[in-house]
Amino acid sequence: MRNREETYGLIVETAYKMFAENGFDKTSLAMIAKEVGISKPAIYYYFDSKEKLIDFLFDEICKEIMDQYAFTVEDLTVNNFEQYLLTIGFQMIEEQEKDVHFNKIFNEYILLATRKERYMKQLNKIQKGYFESFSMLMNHGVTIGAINQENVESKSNMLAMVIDNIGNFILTGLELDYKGIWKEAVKSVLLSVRND
Amino acid sequence: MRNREETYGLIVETAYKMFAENGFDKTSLAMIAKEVGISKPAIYYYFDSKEKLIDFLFDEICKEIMDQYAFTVEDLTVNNFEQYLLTIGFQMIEEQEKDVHFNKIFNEYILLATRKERYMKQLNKIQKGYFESFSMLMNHGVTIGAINQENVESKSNMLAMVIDNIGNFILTGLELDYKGIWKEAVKSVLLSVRND
DNA sequence: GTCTATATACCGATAGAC
DNA sequence: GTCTATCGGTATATAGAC
Repeated sequence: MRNREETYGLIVETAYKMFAENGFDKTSLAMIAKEVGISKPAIYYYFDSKEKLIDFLFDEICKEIMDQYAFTVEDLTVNNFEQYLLTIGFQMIEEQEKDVHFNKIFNEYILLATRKERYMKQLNKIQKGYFESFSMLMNHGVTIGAINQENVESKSNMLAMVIDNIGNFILTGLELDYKGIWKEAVKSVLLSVRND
Repeated sequence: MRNREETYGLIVETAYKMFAENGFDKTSLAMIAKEVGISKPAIYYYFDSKEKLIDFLFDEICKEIMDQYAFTVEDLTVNNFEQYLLTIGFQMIEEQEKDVHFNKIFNEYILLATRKERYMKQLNKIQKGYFESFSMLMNHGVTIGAINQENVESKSNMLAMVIDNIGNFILTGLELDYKGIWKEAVKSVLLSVRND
């Protein structure tokens, strides 16, 4: 027998995995209940509806993401700035290669967001935070003289888009030299010299 | 009254729109039939099953995509190479801003592909073609002296990833200076000079 | 808390008349 | 070609016993 917290946690964990694997619509509460080892109505003791369960997981995932991109700007100098950019990119790539579930379910939520305003608002907040984190990092790079200050915002956005999209292609199993791409993106930005 | 071709075309067109708007699972054949102005069984005269209809639309979309990135390499010189890169990027951005349906349904198919091998194979073929098109273009840029030949492949992949991901962010309604980002990406790649 | 049993609704798909 | 009627299956959700 399990206690309340254990069952609750197991439902959440199992729902997360199964939603990621099969999608929301193709995962019924009966399937989740069977996997957890309880009956379908037992889920309703913990969650008012399937939608509420999906909502809850969305909020959990959002929190997790926002915790993730808290870059440390201190201790960065012109000497270690490039290496730091490379390292955080490599870390993101490795995490995405390890945890396929995360990317899959997050893409499900992106599509859901296009049809549900509450999700879209939250998603946009995350996206803005993501771009702003990169922006802060790059502006710090300007301050310490690691990057040319011209079009910092666009450079920053470009880097953010590259690393974000690597996750999408990993999802489709396409095997590219992602670390090489990231390396090139970082170097292109750091060393770019404008002549116009 | 409509003839066979007209009804067929209307089913395809309506299914495309409704699948993009609501997703495959949340769009029933009854909904499509009602929108077209026929009964549900009438759809079965044209398509054996809902799955076959979804399959058909996937193939149509794949064809459309593959037609799209047939870059013309001829007539490119060191003087107009950068402008050409900018132009094709701007065109892609404008198309994605115009046709939201396309991006939405394509993302649905990407998720479907992670669960259906036939889709994934086709998707990977498209992705490879996409990256190869960029690669051809960039290698031509090297030949005419518009780009440094170092890490051309990674530079090419980077550009492809930037322009591809712009579509994803447009889908979420996030308003960024996408053309500025693309401009910066192109210039970074063209003017990058390595010092190691 | 968890169960069995069930209400209600909708789905994809088919039969068969016209 | 298109219809009405319907089948079989499954979904979410609830009632009520333990």
